[in-house]
Amino acid sequence: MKEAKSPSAAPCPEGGTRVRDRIFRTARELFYRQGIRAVGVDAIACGAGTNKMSFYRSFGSKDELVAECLRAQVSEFWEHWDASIAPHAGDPRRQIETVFESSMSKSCGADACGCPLSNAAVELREAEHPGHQVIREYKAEVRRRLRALARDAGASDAEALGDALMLLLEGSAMTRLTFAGNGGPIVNSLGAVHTLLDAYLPARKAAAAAKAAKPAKSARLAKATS
Amino acid sequence: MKEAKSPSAAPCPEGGTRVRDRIFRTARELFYRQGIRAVGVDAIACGAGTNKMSFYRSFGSKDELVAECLRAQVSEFWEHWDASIAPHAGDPRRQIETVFESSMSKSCGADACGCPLSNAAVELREAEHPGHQVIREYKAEVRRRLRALARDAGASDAEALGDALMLLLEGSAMTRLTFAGNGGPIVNSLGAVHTLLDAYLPARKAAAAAKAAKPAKSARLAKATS
DNA sequence: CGCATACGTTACCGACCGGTAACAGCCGCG
DNA sequence: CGCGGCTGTTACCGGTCGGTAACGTATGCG
Repeated sequence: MKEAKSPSAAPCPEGGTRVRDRIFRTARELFYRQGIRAVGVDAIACGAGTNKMSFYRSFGSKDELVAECLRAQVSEFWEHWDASIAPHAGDPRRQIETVFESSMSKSCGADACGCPLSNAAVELREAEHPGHQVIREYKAEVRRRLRALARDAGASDAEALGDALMLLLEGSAMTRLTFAGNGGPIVNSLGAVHTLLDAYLPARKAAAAAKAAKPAKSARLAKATS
Repeated sequence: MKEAKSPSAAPCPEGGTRVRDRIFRTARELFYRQGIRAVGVDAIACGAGTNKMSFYRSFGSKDELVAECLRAQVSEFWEHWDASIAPHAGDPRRQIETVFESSMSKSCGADACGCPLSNAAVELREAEHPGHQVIREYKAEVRRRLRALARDAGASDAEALGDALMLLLEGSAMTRLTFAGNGGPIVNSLGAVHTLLDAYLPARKAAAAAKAAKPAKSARLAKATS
């Protein structure tokens, strides 16, 4: 609830030897790895090297902690999003590819467990949960940004392309939970993105002037897995 | 565990006034609507009009019930899958479209909550859960069948097309949970399927377009490739 | 020094969890 | 009739859940 402000105005550095920060990091990790409902506050406090009482001195309730973890995840994602598209300003197609690779590397990496926001959407079905709105707003913004990128890239149907990209993104994160390692359908998700881009975007790219479907996979995949 | 066979050889009709069947139906509904971990055996028994003791007379444990619900869901899905592609034998492209529409209508309909198997994959993270293997096998089979259909349709890269279709399918089910009603990205998922099919399949769409009055969206590729 | 912040510790609460024991009634069927 | 399945009912178990009270202590700072 209340923000614990140090009286000496210590600006709360990122390292965070403070109990609250340790609890926060531990909670995010446990929620992500084992699921939100599967982790109790006792396990969080114990994992953070403290006890339940210190937990409730820093957070009003478990639901509030969950919502705050989700908000932190959203901020982190947007940071990575902005950082990934910044070097390719003026090249929307490259931005789409980059943002897709960036998102995939976060949610579909070797030790990843999918998208923490999507997973939370499955676990938190009650509409009144404080984390529910965080998830909805985040997903709506993802959709909005993908559509905007598709429009900037000159897509023949920006809404359709943006939505298709979002479906691929969500599907990649989801299949990551079921298929072990990197052997699942995500090995072909970047190829699908390129195919969609080739289909919806004007063929202004001289390098990709070849046929849309066939040769795209092997070349792009080699680049992606490197 | 053991199949309760009526001594009078009543063949256990589908209606199921039996307690076990009522519990089973109630459990599937509650698990799907509210999530597996969010529903206790008390709520299931009470929702089925009975009590917890009768629950444990029919099912060994909650985890076993969960696994059995997932198995029933898998069987039901394959039934619909087979029934949906049967009328279009010999037209693999139409089969892909139909199976996609069928799956979407089950998991992304007005009152749907996504794919129950995918949702269970998020909720049941422990690998030793009896339902875990059911989910993995089902998803692996979905992938295998989609790739087979892509190969039958003569895709230039059957694995890539099949995987891309699967990602769209999973993404559609997942976004259904976050975006209310039919306003989410799933409105464009069928369009994405058609775009992918047009990109990966040989251009034999003249005959299909003439016969199928269904999609008005497959004309988009003409604009994209021109 | 005294005071406040931050944290650890122990014990506790009511509620619910999954799961069980014991008993009583109903009903079909020999 | 009596027997055996199926069901309803009540009570109970140990454990865990989210959450709280009370007390002790270390540190920092005026």
